[in-house]
Amino acid sequence: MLKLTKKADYGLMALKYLAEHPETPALSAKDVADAYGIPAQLLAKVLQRLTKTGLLRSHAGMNGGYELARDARQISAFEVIHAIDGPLFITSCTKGTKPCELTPSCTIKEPLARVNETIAGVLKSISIQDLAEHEHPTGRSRETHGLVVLTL
Amino acid sequence: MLKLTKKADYGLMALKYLAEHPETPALSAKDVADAYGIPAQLLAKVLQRLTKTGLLRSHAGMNGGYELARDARQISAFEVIHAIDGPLFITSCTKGTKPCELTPSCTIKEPLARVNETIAGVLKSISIQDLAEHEHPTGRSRETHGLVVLTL
DNA sequence: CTGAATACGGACCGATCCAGTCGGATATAA
DNA sequence: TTATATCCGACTGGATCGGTCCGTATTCAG
Ligand code: FES
Ligand code: FES
Repeated sequence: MLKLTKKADYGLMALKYLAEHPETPALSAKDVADAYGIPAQLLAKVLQRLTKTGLLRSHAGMNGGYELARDARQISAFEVIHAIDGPLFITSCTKGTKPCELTPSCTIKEPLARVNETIAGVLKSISIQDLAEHEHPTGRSRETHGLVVLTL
Repeated sequence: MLKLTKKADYGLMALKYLAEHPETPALSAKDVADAYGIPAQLLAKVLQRLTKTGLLRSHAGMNGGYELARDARQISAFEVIHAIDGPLFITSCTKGTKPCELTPSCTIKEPLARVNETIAGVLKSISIQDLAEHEHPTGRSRETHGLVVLTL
């Protein structure tokens, strides 16, 4: 398991698509949806949420659509996922309503929180630009490296 | 989200508990369940699964129970999670039955797979022993380090 | 031998969550 | 005015998850 939501996946795809078309003033939800063959209405809601969190700028009306609010380099995958799927926690405790009663007895939460932090760090180190660049897996250029240190 | 199952959480807790009591020949599911205040029957099934995957040895009958099949140092958190929650994938595509139809168009799968690999690496680098050691968060000894390199 | 304790395994249920849809309101350019 | 958009809430069907129940097999103690 440990998988992220399809909506988040769609969101990442859409942002990547927008990053690949910087010249166009705005792309509608339908445009992106058709490009990838994903449900238009669903993607629309995803993009709306991204707009509300400030990652996108929207423009209604004809020839309207969405555009990146910042440079693709300045938007991390973490932000996108967080905006759509909400706070990211590997621990099953912090679930919806209940803050998990066995928090005192559960001694595993703390080390797992470190893992969680690490994952978040990895996601933060990946920008939309990174996703767009690796469209062509030709080079396999090992030039850009992300380094993550996990300290238990 | 991106949270692991409560069962996996229970499994980790139980294994940690077993690692902390190496002298006892075997601990029953009920013992561990009572120690943490988690449903006994549920934990039982978790432990059964861990037994079937070879992480635990079981012994029925009176004074029976479970014991670690290997040294706590040789059991990684990844194995436990994988045994309980199944294969670990961050991509929402590889879900149950369908292998996701938009695999060709989705250009995001590949970079995300790297992230997935990184997470798996982190989890693999954590042993049950590590969890048990950090019972007392006194030292905050930065002696044991896990190093993970993410190569996009 | 008998019984208690334990591991096993399947079936089952209620709650929650998720993907996707529908319908309507609003904004904007042609 | 009309077509094209974003917006927003409500709804549904299905899957998953946490948890329970019950029946069986195994082992040990007395
Ligand atoms: S299960 Fe809730 S604190 Fe670990
Ligand atoms: S959503 Fe299925 S391949 Fe990315």
